[in-house]
Amino acid sequence: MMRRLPNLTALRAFEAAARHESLTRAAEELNVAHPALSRQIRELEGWLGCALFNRHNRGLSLTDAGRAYRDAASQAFDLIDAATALLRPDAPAVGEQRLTLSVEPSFAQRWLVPRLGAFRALHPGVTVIVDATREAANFRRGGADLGIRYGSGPWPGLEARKLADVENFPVCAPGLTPLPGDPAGLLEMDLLLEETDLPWRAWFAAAGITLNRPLHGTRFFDASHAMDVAVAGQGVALGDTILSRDDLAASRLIRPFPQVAIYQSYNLVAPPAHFRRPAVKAFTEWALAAMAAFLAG
Amino acid sequence: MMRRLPNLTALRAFEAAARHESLTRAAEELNVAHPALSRQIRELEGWLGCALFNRHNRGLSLTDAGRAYRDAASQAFDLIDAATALLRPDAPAVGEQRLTLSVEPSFAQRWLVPRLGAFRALHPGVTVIVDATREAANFRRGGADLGIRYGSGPWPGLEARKLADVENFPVCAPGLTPLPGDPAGLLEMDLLLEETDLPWRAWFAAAGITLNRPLHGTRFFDASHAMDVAVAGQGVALGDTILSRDDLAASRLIRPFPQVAIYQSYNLVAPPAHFRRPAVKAFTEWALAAMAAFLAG
DNA sequence: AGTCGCTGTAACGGAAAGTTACATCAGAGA
DNA sequence: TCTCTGATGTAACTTTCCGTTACAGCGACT
Repeated sequence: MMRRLPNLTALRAFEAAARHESLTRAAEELNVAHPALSRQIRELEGWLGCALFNRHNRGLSLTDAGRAYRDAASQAFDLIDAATALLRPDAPAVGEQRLTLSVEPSFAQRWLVPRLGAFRALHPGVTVIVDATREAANFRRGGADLGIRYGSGPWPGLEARKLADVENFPVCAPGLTPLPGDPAGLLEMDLLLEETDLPWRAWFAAAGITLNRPLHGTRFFDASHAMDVAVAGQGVALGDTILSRDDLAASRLIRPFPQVAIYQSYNLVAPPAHFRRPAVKAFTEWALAAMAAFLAG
Repeated sequence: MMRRLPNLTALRAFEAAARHESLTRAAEELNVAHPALSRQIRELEGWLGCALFNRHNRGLSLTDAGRAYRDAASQAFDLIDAATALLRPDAPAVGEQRLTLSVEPSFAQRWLVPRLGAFRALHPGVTVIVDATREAANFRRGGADLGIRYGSGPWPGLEARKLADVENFPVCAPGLTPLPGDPAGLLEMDLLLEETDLPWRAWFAAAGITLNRPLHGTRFFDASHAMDVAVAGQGVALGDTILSRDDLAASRLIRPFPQVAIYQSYNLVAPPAHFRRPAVKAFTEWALAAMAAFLAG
């Protein structure tokens, strides 16, 4: 039985593109970038010696040959799909995979980790690894799949999807004495700094205060620790809408100068290709929804 | 439409192996080496999570799951094959390809080229390029697909398929004067040498004559030229069963010492993988048949 | 007109498939 | 029983090809 079959990867690309009559949507379905499909299909047409699509500058349409070929291909793939489903009926939508997240420790501890259970329930096949070391994530093979970064970018070479806009502002325990009277008064108090004092300096700038000396205070490697210390009444930390939310709601912290804040955002960042990985796709979708729920609730 | 399809290359490997219940024969059909299939199938089984074959040390047999899967896959590929045949109905068995042959000039001129027309008629899609330079063939990409070599090997790293056994013996024009009386008499005559005198030395050794001096004579870069000169009555050349056959049959040449000959063979040689290329396969098959017909006729 | 959305092209990098060489094993046959 | 044959499995290397990014081009819709 001598068969003359086309390149089957190309055929699959064609079938998806034909079904959607769109390279972009087919690429989405197959989790690849569209030029991959563009070339596969061009080579398939070359091999067959006839055009399968009419190209319009916005979208594709099938030729008669293409329609016939798609029908056969779809049927064939349906057969394979069905037979495959019989042999591995219980395969989850996102299969056995690892998902390595590179997250700042504070965000990991205060927002992400408490909610990871929900994600894992949704996608039991995915093993989540939270890398909360402070080293910049390495997104190469063997490194992180996805990062969550605070700031406003840009992150060169990486695609960023905004997870949440946040305000950044001072927080302290309600019983802190003395309570700072105005932003300038903070300069006289114990400030709880992170690894750098840049966030605080940015906030002072927003408050209209020019600093001509380094800031004093205690430094923490983890913004979350700084806030714990603030809750304990040991000083003023820089919190944000997300990290401080529970403490503010429970009145363990207050926001002494609600009118002054700087604006940043949390972002999901990774090389563009990573966002096409099923596990990353699933996580991104879940995280955006979970964050929306969190902000709304 | 979200499908869960296996690796289609692996599926094709599996389907062929299942149809033949043999890796070896499937590899033959698909023009690949068997370990490629072995691994593809193993990975397919791993992905599916169930065995498709029972391995016996001599041959394979399908499991129940394998049988069901093969049925679906065969049907699917039949569909694709049929649809493909409709779009390119006239594709020759061996498509538009080049076939570069590295051949010794004498064999090319006296045997191969006169018969190439028959091959090209059989496989019109194949463009044959005869490289009759005397440089050793380079079988890397861009070099020769297949070589025809005289000798007895081995050719390290190359696979050899014997095209014909030949005898190697002196030939001269029937009217040559004086005709050599015995092998030793040749030493007094004009010998027509090839690039080296090694073949003649080998023949003298077979005749029981030890040479303690270099051979004298005219050297040709092409054994075929030496034989042309022999036909013209200008000396004795070393011929062989194939190269000299027509001249012997037409009595343009005679074989003065029919009892003494050395034995060599013409071989098709190439890296093993080349023999799986459709054009090489087709040529090999044709050449063996053509040679058998030549030797018989 | 300008922007947006989609497809095409090119060059590069890396994963996946194939290759060779060798090991292994069982059965056939002397 | 021992070798020989014919099959598959394993391992390391190489090459192909597939996908990626970055960018261009072209209509259609504001």
